[in-house]
Amino acid sequence: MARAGLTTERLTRAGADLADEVGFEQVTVSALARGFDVKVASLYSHVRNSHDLRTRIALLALEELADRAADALAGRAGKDALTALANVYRDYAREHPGRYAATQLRLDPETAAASAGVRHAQMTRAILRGYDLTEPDQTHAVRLLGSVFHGYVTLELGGGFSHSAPDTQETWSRTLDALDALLRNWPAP
Amino acid sequence: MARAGLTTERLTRAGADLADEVGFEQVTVSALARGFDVKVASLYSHVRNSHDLRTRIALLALEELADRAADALAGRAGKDALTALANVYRDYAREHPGRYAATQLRLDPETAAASAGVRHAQMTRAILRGYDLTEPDQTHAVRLLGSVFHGYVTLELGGGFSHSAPDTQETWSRTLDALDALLRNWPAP
DNA sequence: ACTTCTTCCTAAGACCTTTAGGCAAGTGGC
DNA sequence: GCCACTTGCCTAAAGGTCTTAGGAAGAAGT
Repeated sequence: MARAGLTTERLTRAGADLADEVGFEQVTVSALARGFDVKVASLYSHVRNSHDLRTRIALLALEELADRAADALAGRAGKDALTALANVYRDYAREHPGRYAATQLRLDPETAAASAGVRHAQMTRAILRGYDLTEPDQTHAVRLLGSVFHGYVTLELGGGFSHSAPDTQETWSRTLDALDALLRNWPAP
Repeated sequence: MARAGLTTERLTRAGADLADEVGFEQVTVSALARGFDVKVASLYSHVRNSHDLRTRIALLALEELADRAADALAGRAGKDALTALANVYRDYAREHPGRYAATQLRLDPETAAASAGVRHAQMTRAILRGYDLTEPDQTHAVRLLGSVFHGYVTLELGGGFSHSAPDTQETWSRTLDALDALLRNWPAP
């Protein structure tokens, strides 16, 4: 019988694609096996279990997203950098909703610490170098930016902003204006 | 055989409690049946299917959350109101993580329109009456506030802010300071 | 008491997850 | 080229969840 050429890598990538097609929640070992035209049990040599598969997809997505962010940030500073990073998140979520959903998977601490998640935090902090913030306000601002990016993207993707004018693109750019203004005039405690 | 006294109401409430205990994703018709010491099929007279159950839990949570918000908002305005509403979300998420997760369930448009979700939007908009914003900026601000509240609460609950100083309570109050400052000095386009 | 409705049950099919053990396709030594 | 060995995919099977169909017993109205 011809071999399908399964690999942890290929399974992870296919799982990510599947997530984008049918939603991250719908990614199942069975569906993945069907996609490779292979019996379900065969996947268990390459992936420990269902949770392992999901975790790998999440790590892949975090990595891809961090790569895009690093690319977008190169050579930019200030509001330019802020906008670029924000757009990376939003665009990635729109292009790859399943992958983006995967990035929200709760990882156990060690896995999270070894993931590209730390690069994301570093890049957000890097943006703040263009503004005049010192600790601990810088950390507060990092968390605020993370909240806005994540919250906005999630709500928009979940349809929370649909069915109402004005359109979301307008809100997005005005939100970035507002964040820029806020960072330039960060209030004293 | 003695009757268990099942009701759509009781199932929904028990489902919400179960969600808080084991996580919304883990809420299953089977687990719910076990809790009532009843066979699984018995639930299907009271709940259409698994998705129906989840939707009901989501609607319950949205309702509870809106009630708390309305309570907290009574008699408050300006930053006082902003803080009160924000704390309602954060506290609810911390007390009832499963219920809060349920509020993120994607509802189909008609269900969403009939849900307490609209009250949430109205209350956020009400807060903005204490600030000097006109349309379309008011809508942009409503969306921004929604993004921050949702994003912050989600990240904090998911452990995104753990393992780093300063503590999240400090960030939370500084975030509210920042939002208040932003709304008072909303940038022109 | 008799009928009727409701509530919960048994039975059964379909799908997903996971483990255990087997055969055959590649891989390396000789 | 042939052997042993490793690896990749398989069959088999057990357990869990979802869902529907149809039956029996408790509750309620006449």
